[in-house]
Amino acid sequence: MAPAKPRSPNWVTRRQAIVDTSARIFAKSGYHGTGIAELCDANELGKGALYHYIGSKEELLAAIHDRVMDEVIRSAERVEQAGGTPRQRLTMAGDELLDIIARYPDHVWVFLHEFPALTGDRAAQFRKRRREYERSIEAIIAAGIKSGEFRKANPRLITLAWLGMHNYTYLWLKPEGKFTAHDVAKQFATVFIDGIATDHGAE
Amino acid sequence: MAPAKPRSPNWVTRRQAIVDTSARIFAKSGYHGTGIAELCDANELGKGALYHYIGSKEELLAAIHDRVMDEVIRSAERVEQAGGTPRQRLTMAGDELLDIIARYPDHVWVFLHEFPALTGDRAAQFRKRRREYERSIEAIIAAGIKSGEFRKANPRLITLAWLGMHNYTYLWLKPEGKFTAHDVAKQFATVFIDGIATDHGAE
Amino acid sequence: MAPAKPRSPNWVTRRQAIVDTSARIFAKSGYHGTGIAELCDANELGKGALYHYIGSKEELLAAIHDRVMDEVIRSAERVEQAGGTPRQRLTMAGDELLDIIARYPDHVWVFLHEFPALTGDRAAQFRKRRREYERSIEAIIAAGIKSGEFRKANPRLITLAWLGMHNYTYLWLKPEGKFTAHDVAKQFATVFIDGIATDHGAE
Amino acid sequence: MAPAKPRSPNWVTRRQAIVDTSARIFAKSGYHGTGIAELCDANELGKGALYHYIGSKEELLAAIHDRVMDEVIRSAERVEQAGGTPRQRLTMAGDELLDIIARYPDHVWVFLHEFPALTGDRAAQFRKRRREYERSIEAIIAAGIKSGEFRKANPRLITLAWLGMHNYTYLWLKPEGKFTAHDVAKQFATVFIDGIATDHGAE
DNA sequence: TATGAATGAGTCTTCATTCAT
DNA sequence: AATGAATGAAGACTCATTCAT
Repeated sequence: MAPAKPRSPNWVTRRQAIVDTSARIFAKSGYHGTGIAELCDANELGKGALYHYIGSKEELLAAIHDRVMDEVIRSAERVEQAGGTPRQRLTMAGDELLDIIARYPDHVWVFLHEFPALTGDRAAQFRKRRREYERSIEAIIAAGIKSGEFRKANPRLITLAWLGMHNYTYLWLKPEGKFTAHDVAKQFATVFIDGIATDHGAE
Repeated sequence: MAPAKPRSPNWVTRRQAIVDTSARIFAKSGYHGTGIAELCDANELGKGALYHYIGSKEELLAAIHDRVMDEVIRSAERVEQAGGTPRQRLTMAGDELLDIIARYPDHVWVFLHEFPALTGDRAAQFRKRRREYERSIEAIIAAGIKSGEFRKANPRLITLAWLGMHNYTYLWLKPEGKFTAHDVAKQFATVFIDGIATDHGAE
Repeated sequence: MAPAKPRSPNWVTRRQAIVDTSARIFAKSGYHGTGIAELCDANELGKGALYHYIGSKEELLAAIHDRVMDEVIRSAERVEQAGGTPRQRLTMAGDELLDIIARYPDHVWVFLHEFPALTGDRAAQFRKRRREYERSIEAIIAAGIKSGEFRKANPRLITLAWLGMHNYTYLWLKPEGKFTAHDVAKQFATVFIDGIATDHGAE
Repeated sequence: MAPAKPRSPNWVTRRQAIVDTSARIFAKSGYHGTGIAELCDANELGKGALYHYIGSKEELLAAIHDRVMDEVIRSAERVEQAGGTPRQRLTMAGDELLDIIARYPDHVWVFLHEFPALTGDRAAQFRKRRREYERSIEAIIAAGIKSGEFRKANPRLITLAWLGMHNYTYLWLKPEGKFTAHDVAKQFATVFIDGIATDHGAE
């Protein structure tokens, strides 16, 4: 791969804006269902000018993915650095995850719906980072089982349950919605952790 | 809408086979990413003949949706007819749902990824049935809360958690996979119902 | 490469006509200078229908190349089978070559001007066959030198001189032109073979 | 046409360098196959700056043509001034021509491949100078026939043979190649002039 | 002199669909 | 029932060129 050529701060700012705007459009009409012309309209740019910023449609899609993935990976790092019991760490991870989902509803929609549209290296890179995050969750759960805090079960399966419960909120969790991310996270943590715990804090 | 033309049994059988085969292709390449030519190849049919059976690409997509939705709605009816405590009914619902997901992995993938591609009446009809199913789950949960079996919480939120946990399995639950649908369902039920229950069966 | 799917005789005929018509357009405006739209006009076909026959613009270009290359290779085979002295064989080769150039002026123009536009396997295949032909000429010249009929010289260099003299006629040799291919070939043979011969038949 | 604006010596020097560098790129990728961006890269200049020097892409192409044509025309003048027998003049013309082809392989490639891309006045001007050169060769040959040095033949046809033999070397004659321009020219002269001569120097 | 953002017509190609056979 | 030729709008993307800075 040729090294990405250096760009002016103006260019970088503008590109970021385009990535965010386009995420909204992709979330509404789907990646394949959105034409370049539609993106041009939304970004108030001619085709040539748009391509000046995005390189290609798929590169734009990858940028949207990265925008979320960067945050998700960073949240996993914060959780790891924060330490605490598995219960505390899983609670924090859920809180951070739902916060991202609520703050980037469009990006996350794209992320969870359109990842099969990534190809080649971009797809590989994306899968790698996704797996990395999932493993960080699985590590917490495995630790909890090992310590006896969580009941004996297949950690991968429990992880998948947790991920499903949390990720699936992308369909309805919105910044201006009925539930706040933090409230939902708290309730989910209660349900899920009580469900897997050996002692039940609530009682 | 014009009443559906009566068709020969042969036609119906062949159409069903085409719907199933096409689900596989859509799951692999996406609805927009799949061309009619590819469907023709997969079904070993010329374009004219294919259209003889499918009417249009979107009608084919709708048929794939219906194939799953019919099963899902029917499972909800079975659950209702079976009766029992909320705990029992929720367990059964999860078992049936995962069974469908495992038996129709391609259809379900399409169902959960490509529903935004449906337009007009077809989209409305689909949303209506989907909501209907979700309400049947919510009713069980609300009943459990009312009866005191489940702890006090927003039933909609709990429903969404349950749906996320179960629906999300479409990403990894396969007929030939490591976990059977029934096993997964049992474990999910344990976790989830323990998580929301007021008394904990495990203790 | 996937095996070319079988085509109806109608399709094959029509395709051949398209190849020939398009050669004329490419010869006039150049390969890169000709748009698909222009080809559609010339062939009285819509874009979709044109692609039904050509596969891609470059495949069309390759078909034009093949049309000539097939003839050229066949002419080399005829020369070989005809036998005779090097002088006779070289004369015959020139006669056959100019005949092809005169009969396919457009194809040959494309062949000699646009071969760098071929890529990948097609380019390799083309270079291979071209070299094959050049070697058949070089073999004749080398035989003449060895037998003493032609004077001592670098056979490759003499071959290149011969090829230049003959190929370059594509710029002016036309079926309806001032000179016939056969006349030109006869005069070229006289000049060239006298130029390299050790005895001069004319005297 | 407006009179060419007067330019600083710096500008002229830089432009010449750009013309030569661009010839290399055009020779590699073709005129239509080369984008302005590629020329900018090769010349290490932004688009605006490049246009400051070249005016337009076609003007750049014309400059490449002129670079060669100027030399070719000048060589014809030198041949004329040098005088001598037709045989001597033709030998000298071949030597000069191959020298140019070997020294400007890229320019000549462009010259011989891309001249159809010139339009309007530029195309007319180019054709005029090209014809001028060809006539100077034809004049030598006609003189040789008239004087009896060359055998009776259509001078135009003999000229075309000579031009083909020499011009066609652009495909393989390179400064660092196996054959030097001077050697090739000498051998070509021997072959060609012996081929058309009435007496044969070799005997 | 030089930059690079912007234009918008143009590139080749694919699309879902129709229809005569 | 089935074929495959035809349509023409739309697909993503590149082009040569201009111009404010």
